[in-house]
Amino acid sequence: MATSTVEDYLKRILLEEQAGDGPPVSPGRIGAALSVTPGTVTAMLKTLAASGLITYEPYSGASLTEAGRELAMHVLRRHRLIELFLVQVMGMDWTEVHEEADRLEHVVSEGLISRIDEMLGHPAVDPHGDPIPTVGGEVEQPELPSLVACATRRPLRVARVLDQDPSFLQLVEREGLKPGRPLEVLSRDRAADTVVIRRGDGDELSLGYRAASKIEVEGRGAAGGAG
Amino acid sequence: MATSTVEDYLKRILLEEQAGDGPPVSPGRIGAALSVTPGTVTAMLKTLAASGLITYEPYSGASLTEAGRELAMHVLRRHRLIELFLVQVMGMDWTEVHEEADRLEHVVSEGLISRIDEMLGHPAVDPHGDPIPTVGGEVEQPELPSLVACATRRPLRVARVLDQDPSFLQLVEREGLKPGRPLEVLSRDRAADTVVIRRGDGDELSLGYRAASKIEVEGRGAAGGAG
DNA sequence: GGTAGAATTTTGAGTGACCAAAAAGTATGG
DNA sequence: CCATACTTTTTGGTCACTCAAAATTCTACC
Repeated sequence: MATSTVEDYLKRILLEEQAGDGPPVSPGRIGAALSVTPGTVTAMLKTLAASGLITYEPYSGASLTEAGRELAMHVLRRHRLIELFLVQVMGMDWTEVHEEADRLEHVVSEGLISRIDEMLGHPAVDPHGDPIPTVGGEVEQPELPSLVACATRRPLRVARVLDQDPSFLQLVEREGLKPGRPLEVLSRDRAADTVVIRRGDGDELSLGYRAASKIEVEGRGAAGGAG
Repeated sequence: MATSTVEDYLKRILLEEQAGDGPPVSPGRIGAALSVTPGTVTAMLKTLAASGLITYEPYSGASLTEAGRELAMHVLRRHRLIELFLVQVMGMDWTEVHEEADRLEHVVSEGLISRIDEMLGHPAVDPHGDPIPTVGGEVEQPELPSLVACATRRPLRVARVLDQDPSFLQLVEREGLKPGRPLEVLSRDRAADTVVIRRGDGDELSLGYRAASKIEVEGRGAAGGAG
């Protein structure tokens, strides 16, 4: 059985593969995300490679093997189902659920996870709008535009928030930009580093590019979105 | 912060203090319960003593200090609340909930536990009838008689089942002896090693002393019991 | 009261995970 | 194309936890 640490590294590599420009994932990114020193990452990558969970090219980085990807997907599935469960069933604050899920994801049994999945009605996305991998270890990656890349002056809806930091999530909550909320991009000014949006209530709000790029949206036309 | 291993040792020592003849708890009992070798126990007892969580007398055993008892009580509280939660909210089988709780008890936050406690209505006992320690780390130890020590031919009710082994619990389930069920002891025969009881449905059943001693009962007169 | 057998402690060793600091490799700008 | 900065790897060491086997201590019985 994989240790919690191994699961953490694999999950991290998977997320970096998805977020960045694909594999290989550099030791630096992994170390920064997991708060461990460079030497520790190198050592761990070697043992992961020896276990056949990644391929590792020195001075380049890590790429998940099929076995590693499958394991990572299962961890990610558990994580996201747990997050949604904590919010929907336990009534916890969605801005604070991430840490709890980070610990629980390593210890909940397959049986408990499938009960949670059932109880939630086999949901497609977690409270941040992140897609939940299937039991088979597949996940849809919808390629949504962020607030800095989407069309302006079109009816949109927040689909996903790409940050787990509580203080950012609290801002999102406070400003009414949780997944599902309607909005519209009014204008952008690259030089001034601002994106101006109008929310459902008609209020206008200005965000910096850095923040705006972490909020992904989808059209609010025909297709129905996540509840 | 205490590691999972430390929490396991402390919980074990607490349970042995409660079940056996009080402190000190011998290394042998601890090692058997945790499935580790004698040398490992000795080493761990020394480090627990160095941390001020137990007092340790060589060739005698371990006794919890106030700090150790408090920590152990919190672990036990988490364990039992989680067991009840898994049965009542998640609909899991009470005979199989122990292992899951043994892992979860080390990672759930205080916040989540208090939500669970609230959701369950601040319950007094878990599915096995084991009392749940309070937030303050106190627990009532009611001193109930088992089927081998209680009065015969009196209306009784199962109050507690002192074994977490799934196969024993399945027997208990199958024979209708879960906590709360009514019964009556008809006779005992020490030589034949049998205890004959009559259940609520009128059926008679014979148990060995070993099994009978693991089922604790309370009177079924005036006082109301656990649901 | 001495001795066999059981329990406990000691000793030596290994694994997994980590860090700090030195060494080596890679990338970039002039 | 070379020096400097950055990244990565190597090296040496620590800590928590564990085991096997040898040495020690305790217990109980004769």
